[in-house]
Amino acid sequence: MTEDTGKWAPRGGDPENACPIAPVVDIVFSRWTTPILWALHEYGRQRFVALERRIATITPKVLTQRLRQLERDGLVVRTYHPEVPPRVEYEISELGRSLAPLFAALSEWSVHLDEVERARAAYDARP
Amino acid sequence: MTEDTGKWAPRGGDPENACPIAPVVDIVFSRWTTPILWALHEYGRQRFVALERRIATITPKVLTQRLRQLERDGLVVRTYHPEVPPRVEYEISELGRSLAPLFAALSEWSVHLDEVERARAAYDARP
DNA sequence: CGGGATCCTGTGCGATACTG
DNA sequence: CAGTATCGCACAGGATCCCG
Repeated sequence: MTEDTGKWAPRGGDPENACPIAPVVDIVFSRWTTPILWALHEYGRQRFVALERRIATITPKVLTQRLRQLERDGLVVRTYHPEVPPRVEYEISELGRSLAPLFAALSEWSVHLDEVERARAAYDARP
Repeated sequence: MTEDTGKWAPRGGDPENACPIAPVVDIVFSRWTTPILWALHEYGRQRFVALERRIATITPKVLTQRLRQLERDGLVVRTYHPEVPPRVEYEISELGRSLAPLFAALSEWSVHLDEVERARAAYDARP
């Protein structure tokens, strides 16, 4: 919204109905990107295998795919060291760091997770 | 981070590596939920068909699925009016409204969308 | 070590048809 | 009107093998 309540968001003068935050969601919250960015933020620059071990349930192929996407979007920086054995390091870019307040808002909302749990229990326990 | 910069988030005393905001992402940013919540927030309580027309590209089946999920998670309230023809209305719950600051943070980040665009262009234009 | 190439499977979603 | 039921496919992602 532009000026009324000050809450939620500026409604872009969008064509018809499309929610204006959808593009951001597509970029930042596509599958696996959250744990990857989190790991890079939490533990700093690190190698491919390190990331792979931290996330643990991700396969190398998918990790590569997502890292490529994040690199293309400018959220992650890839550094290739032409050595033997080869070494590749990933780190969060400046743009990626700008997501910090957003992730903070996310983690603040997790205080509501138990409310979600109770809502689910209530929903499941009915005719 | 636990206390150094104060940015981003409190690391829940998680088992090992799992990023603490992943559960929130799963609940709030699963497919279609963003436009649905947006439409409900922006235009208030409304009927199924109204939602269907606003989102336009969603099919009734998927809209039903996602609304059920949002209802189960307590983010949306469904009201059934036993009339002929039947009438069903959906609205954002109190819990759903608590997402407002989060969505605000999202929309604020969209100022960086052009940086993403440029990063992509730069990435695509290389050997 | 850091992937690319290939094959295979689960399932999200669209399309269509039917009901209270 | 507000869904449910059924079929079918495309595609994300797992498993495996291989290479610089």
